Amino acid sequence: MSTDPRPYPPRQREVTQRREVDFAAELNEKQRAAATHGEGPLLIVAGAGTGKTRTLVYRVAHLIEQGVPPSRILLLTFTRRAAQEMLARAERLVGSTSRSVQGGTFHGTAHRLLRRFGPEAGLPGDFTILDQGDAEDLMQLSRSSAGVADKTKRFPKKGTLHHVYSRHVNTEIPVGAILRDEYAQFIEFEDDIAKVFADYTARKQARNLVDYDDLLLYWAMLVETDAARAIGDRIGALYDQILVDEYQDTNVLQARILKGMCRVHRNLTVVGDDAQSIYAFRGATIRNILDFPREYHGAAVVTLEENYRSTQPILDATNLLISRAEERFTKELYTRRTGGEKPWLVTAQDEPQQTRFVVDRILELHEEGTPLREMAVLFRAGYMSADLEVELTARGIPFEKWGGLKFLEAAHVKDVLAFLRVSENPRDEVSWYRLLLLMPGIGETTARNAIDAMLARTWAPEAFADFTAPPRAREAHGALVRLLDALRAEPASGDGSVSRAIVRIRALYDDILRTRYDRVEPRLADLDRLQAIADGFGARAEFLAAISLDPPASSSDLGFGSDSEDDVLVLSTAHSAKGREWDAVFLIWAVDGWFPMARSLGDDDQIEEERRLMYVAMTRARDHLAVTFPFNVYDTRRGASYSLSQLSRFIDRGVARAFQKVVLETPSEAPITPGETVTATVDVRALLRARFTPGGGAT
DNA sequence: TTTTGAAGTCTCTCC
DNA sequence: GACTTCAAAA
Repeated sequence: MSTDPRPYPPRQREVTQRREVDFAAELNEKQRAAATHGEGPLLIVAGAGTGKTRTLVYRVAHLIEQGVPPSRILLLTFTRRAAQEMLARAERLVGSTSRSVQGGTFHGTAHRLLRRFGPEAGLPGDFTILDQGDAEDLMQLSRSSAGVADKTKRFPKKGTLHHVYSRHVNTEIPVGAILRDEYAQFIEFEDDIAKVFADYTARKQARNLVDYDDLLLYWAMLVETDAARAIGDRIGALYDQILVDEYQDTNVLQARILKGMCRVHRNLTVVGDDAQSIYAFRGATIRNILDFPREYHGAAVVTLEENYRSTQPILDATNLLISRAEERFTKELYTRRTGGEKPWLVTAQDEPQQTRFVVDRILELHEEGTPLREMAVLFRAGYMSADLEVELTARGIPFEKWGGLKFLEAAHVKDVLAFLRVSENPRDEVSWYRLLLLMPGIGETTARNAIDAMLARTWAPEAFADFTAPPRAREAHGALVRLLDALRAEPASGDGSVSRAIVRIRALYDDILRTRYDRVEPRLADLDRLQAIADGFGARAEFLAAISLDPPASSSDLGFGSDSEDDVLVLSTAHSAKGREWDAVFLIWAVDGWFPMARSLGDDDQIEEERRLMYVAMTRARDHLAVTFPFNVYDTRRGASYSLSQLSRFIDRGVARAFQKVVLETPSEAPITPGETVTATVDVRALLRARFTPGGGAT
């Protein structure tokens, strides 16, 4: 794929030859029907592990064989990594010609199209992309300038405002209705909130800023409004075939985009599984996939039900789990992989014991020949793996973590990026504000004044240098002017230019970091990593866009330390595990209130989404699945005490019957005191053999 | 006006 | 535990 600086798996440089693809021999009947479908809309309903990716890959191969130029095929996936993998597999089928297939996420594709067609539609081509944190910061500016935040009453915070705004854009639900549903306490502020949103929108336009939602919104407008019809037709004419993966996780805006993209032809293939819809919190709606046959008349529908991934006992458990779901397409997955043992349901006494069990069992499987990279530990939220990470580090087991907080979201990394961003877009108010506040002697007022002064001069490059800073800010102002001048003198593209710019920034910034933050060393290391990433990019604008649209999800994505050949264990949130599979999967913290999370308990739809999420997590397993839950939870939030926990409500008596019970009865050693390194290793393996109760009944 | 420290709040999932 | 808000000191 042409857009990617760091492919996964490693790019094959040599030109590969096409071979004759034998669709009949390599696919089952349903898969073949889907892969070789002719013209017109196609819906593939594909249960977990039914060869969805395989089918899509073969469909791409088929289209190319049929003479569709690869560059006129658009493959939209949920992550860039997914697109890369599929295209790498397609290449093995039809040769290197498939490299020119266009692939990526909706947002990434929107970005590409907007850079190219935006200027004709009134959007300057050099816009800056706001990530979620930036968007919230800008919302904060709108919030304070609109003068609506009454001191006496609680007005929604920037994060809440942004959530409501984003939800409105992605779902097209009126703001008032969103407030009623989710934030009844803020209904009285509806008018003021509308004012803030108006300011936010105007501010983005005036500052040449584009948030994630705008990427989709502008794309939709380009392909469907009358004024842009000429451009819309040209964009639509770019592709002959459009394929969309994970369709159950698209929202109405994305459905509109696809509709517009298919104006000239109706060659749209969508693949999804309603049972795996887990992004409603982001505006995704299951209606897209359910209504597809009505929306696209004459659409062919193919359902894939034969599971090739998991053993029958694992499938029995997951089928039971999802059978409790409220609303779903009924499909019963089956497999010919009849062997294998029942999945384990492991009760640990407390978190340390859960951790030790997982690590010991992983080592045991490893000794038996399962590579670390064929195993994964999954959990509901990023922070839940903290204890496990400490233990893995102490035992010298290599791992990489997917999902959760990414280092690009860390304050100090965003600080450095702010300098680059004002160099790229002098109107980037969010970044100006951020970096001005960093400087000693400059606070909110001075920052505001400086920005207003630049605004009055229509953001002329010298405007900041001409700004008269108050005495206590003179020194900081002077240093900043010199740095920005130096950055401006540096070319914005060319080998190593971005990295050199970061070196300059750090000459000023590292000292600021040392005084402002604690735990300085790991933060400086993060900046080294940032520099290493920047080395892979030739142009500043390209670098800034790439890290907003496709932030590295793991240390291996950063291109150092480990490469993809390394044998490393994967720790992942359930969300980030979507679309992946492993020989052995451990799902930890199956505690009610943790999975499902307590927050979702008040809302039936949210509970259902949590259930599907657990389904996604468990269906990642091929041969071994262990679900663990600690019985006593040490709660630091409320008075630091132990409290009893309950098994996740999703594993009711019936579901539990599909598991074999393992109860770890030996209490863990004395509670771990802060600062103490965890090195203790209990022989859980011996314990397991002793305690093991095959085929046990309900809890 | 800025900085700093303390009390208070909210705790997620991701492009 | 990290971030926001608020109050007091510099």
